[in-house]
Amino acid sequence: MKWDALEDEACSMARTLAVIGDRWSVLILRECFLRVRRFEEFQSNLGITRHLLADRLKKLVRFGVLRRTPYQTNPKRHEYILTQKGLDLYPILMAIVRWGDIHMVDERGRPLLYQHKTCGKFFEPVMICSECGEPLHAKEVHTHPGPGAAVADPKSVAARATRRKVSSDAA
Amino acid sequence: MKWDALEDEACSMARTLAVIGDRWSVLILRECFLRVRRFEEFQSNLGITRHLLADRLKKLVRFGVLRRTPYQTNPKRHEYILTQKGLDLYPILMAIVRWGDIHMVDERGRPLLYQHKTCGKFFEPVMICSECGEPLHAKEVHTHPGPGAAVADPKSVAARATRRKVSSDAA
DNA sequence: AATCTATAGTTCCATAAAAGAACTGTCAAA
DNA sequence: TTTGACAGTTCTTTTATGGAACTATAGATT
Repeated sequence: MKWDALEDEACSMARTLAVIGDRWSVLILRECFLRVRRFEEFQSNLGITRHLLADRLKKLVRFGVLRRTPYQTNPKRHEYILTQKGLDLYPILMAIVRWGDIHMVDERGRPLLYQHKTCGKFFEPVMICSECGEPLHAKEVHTHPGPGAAVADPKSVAARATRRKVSSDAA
Repeated sequence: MKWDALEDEACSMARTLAVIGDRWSVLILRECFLRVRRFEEFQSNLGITRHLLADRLKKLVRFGVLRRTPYQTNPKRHEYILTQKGLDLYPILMAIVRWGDIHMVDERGRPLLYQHKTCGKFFEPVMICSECGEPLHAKEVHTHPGPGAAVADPKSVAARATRRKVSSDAA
């Protein structure tokens, strides 16, 4: 597959993966949320090759997830800062962390704990239904084609999801 | 980086990425949630090369996300089914879809809409704080090292998160 | 009996992407 | 004048992926 093609699929998952679907991008974003902003710091924290880092940063800027801003002239230096679009990736990263906290911890326990500033408590990130507030489970969701669905193509996700009721009784 | 090393990092995100951090795995899992279970169907839906598909399925089975179960003998045939560990990836996929629905839709609108069986309504997946129920935002979270933190290593995520209060004022 | 089809892979080779190291250019500070 | 920080780029080697063809098993078809 040419990975650029993902952008054009009628599937929000595929389109998102076009942005963050490679091994390094999510780790780079983790660093961004840790307030890392500069090339050298990304590089030394992650051990990514400089070539790839330059490439991925360009991609994230191109997609509007990061913004490249000068922080000094003479010589010109830029830093990479999360845009609102980038900040909105937070639930994805937290969902990834949460799964790791549950399924990939070793005997020593969780590497990090999270405290909610607004309520002061240590919490778990939970994904809920916006309408009834109940936690979401794969088997409790029906899927329907939306206005942007490519139902004409029987292989499109929308067409298949419709036929089979996405994840309604997976596994 | 040797990607196997991700498993051993004291970071739940890195550990999760060891499982689903490559381009194909998430798409394969999407298919699983669409009730795809067989090699040929994965292959023809995704256009992944057979070699890589075999490889990725093996990896997902090894990590306990999928289970390889015989559905006939003579000749032996197996299908790949989500385990509970695999079903628990649902919030990650929904978070990815949600971001794409907000930031990557074209003029035609969303490809898919989601209906919650238990309450009957079309919904958005929202990530909230388990303690106060409020939607989570990157800037409202403090991070603390947990029991499994590798604070001794100043480059570890835990050590850096502690110093800089993860994402507390990102961007 | 011979052929076709479905299924789940494996093998082989060409190409693309990533790793690893060294190099460039600009400027400030020692 | 030399060193060091910074943000890359260039180069070569290694690894991963794409694409196509091949294998194996067995039931169904001619």
